[in-house]
Amino acid sequence: MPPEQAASSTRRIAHLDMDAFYASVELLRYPQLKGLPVVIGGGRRRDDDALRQRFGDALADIPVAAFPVLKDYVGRGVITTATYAARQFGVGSAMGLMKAAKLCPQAILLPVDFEEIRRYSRQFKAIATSIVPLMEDRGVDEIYLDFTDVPGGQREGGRVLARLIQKAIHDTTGLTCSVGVAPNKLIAKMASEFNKPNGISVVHEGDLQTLIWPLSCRKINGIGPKAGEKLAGLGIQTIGELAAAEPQWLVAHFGKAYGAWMYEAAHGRDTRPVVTESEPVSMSRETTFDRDLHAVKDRAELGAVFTRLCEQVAADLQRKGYVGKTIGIKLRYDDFKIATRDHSLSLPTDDAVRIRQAAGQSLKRAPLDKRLRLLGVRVGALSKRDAATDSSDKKTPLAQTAPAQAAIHFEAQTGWLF
DNA sequence: TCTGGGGTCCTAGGACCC
DNA sequence: TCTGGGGTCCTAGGACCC
Repeated sequence: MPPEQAASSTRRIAHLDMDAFYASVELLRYPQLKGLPVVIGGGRRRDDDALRQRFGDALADIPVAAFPVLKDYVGRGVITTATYAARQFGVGSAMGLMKAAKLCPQAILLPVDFEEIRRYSRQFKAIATSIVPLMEDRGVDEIYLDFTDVPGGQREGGRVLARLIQKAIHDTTGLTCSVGVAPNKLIAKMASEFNKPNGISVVHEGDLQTLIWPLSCRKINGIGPKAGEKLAGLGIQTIGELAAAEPQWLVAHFGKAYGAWMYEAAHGRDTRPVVTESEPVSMSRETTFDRDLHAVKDRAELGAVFTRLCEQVAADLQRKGYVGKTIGIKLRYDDFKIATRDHSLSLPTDDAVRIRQAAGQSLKRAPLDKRLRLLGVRVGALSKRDAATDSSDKKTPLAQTAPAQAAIHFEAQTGWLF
């Protein structure tokens, strides 16, 4: 083994994944639903608001029969999380709710309570970092932890420490998680799925052939639906088969970077560190309409939504202290095709009016003949507000800039108010 | 019965500069 | 007159992840 890998092979990296996180958080509130098929998802509607008004604070006393069920749901939306009882029926994350209703009409449907989710997310991460300080945030319900230099972090390959963290999280939140511990992030991520829910799996270097190679290539974090299909078309299903492929052949089919990475991944090699701090690259807001909108016929409605999205993303930037230089829009048409347009400003901004203006310019450059399903606004090329030269208290009035003059002129001519 | 919302990273061509 | 590289920024699209 080369010396640079001898060092990395002694690393112990954990991947911790909260079990059915969104659903489990709701079950803390509504313990009467434990063991029943429950799905979290959908939009805007809040049927349980009515429930809470009827039953006050005694949420645990609400009879099961009073909860909304999947078969009564109408509209767009997908499942965020399903309880394990619901998964028995074949429903799961990212499935359309209307499809899920066919498979499990009796499942109870609850909306996402983002505030509550974020509260529990902060809580479990705080508990984890109090035990293992080196944590990488991978979203609301997932983290990586570096056990390597933690006292006792190597005992039983990390199992002892994993159990301690699992218990600490359960004791204070009532939530369970699954943990995989391995020599690197790639394997730890796969390992955390071996024993779900509430499981711990420890994988060592020597377990590669027995535990990893029989798995589907799709289990590798970074091989998605497209690459998985392409590999299958080339006769490669398992990670072992991928590992046996010629690296040059993979490069020929998947490109230099991706092909070479695939080969390394199949051999369980990954030297990425656990990254504790990172700066955001972009912030965005988007919305899917209840019905597809037409740029001309539904102009007023579209314009109002557009303004709201700009205001929301501006508020997000201001709240978090960022300004951005690249303003863009995203459209999803009724055929699900996506178009994006963006434009870079000379000075970064967090101002809703300027964002609205730049985004409006971008929107005009996009095809608007087909019906629209989704509209989004994105601000990229972010920097910290304090570090930026543009002071946010000096907001340029809409009509002062030359592009704005041109835009107003254009709008006057066309009747468009984007 | 179609398929949410918030992100990251990569690629690739053209502009522009050295 | 033709022929070069490299580097960076901008824009559009796409794969992938949670």
